[in-house]
Amino acid sequence: MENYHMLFGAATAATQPSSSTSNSYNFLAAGGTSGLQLRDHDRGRQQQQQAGHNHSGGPLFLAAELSNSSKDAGSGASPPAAAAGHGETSAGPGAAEADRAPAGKRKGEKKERRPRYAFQTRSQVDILDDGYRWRKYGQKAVKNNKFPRSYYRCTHQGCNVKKQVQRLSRDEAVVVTTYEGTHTHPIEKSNDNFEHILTQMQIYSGMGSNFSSSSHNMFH
DNA sequence: CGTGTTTGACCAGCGC
DNA sequence: GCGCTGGTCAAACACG
Repeated sequence: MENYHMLFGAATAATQPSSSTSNSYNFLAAGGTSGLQLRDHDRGRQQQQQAGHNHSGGPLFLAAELSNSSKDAGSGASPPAAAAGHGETSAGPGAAEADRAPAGKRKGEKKERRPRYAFQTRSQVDILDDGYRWRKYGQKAVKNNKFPRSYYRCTHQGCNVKKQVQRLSRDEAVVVTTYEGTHTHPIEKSNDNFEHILTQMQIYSGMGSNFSSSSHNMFH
């Protein structure tokens, strides 16, 4: 279960990128940590200049693996225990009400951080149709960003993959999507465009922590 | 009626 | 220790 190397485990590599005509995606590999800033650093301009090329064709994708450095993950990551606990239906007979905290938060679990992957898309819509079903469970206004961050969870039973969607205040055409966890079920509906992306994403995530070197392979 | 969204409150981690 | 911020819960609500 700790196999979080691949973001979209169920992304069947059936689609051959070669035949796909939707080559309007640009993949950029951001080196590890805060290259892709989800916080309040202004260094994101560098990437936004790339985005500023504004090829009117398609969305621009910028993939990054968020490193779990203690600081960032500490404030950014949530206690996985809560997610895991609620991943299953709460109707379980063993769900003792005495066990749950009044506020529903569970503590005492060790903090185990899952790798998270983020990529930027230049798109009009916030939600990319990646083939999975997501249920929104929260929305929060974050600092230094006039757009709220939305929290989604995969609705598939037992699949506790989460994603965050946030639009950049600096460039409101850019949407940052952060995935956390791995789907434990096949994709629900095919999406050729996105499967193309997923294929690339697997290449990224499969490399572990540094995937900036093979980015030359991406652009075709 | 089932499913998904909205929204205010709560909680934990971190910095000061 | 306190306040801030991000992440999550869950009841109410909306929609097909």
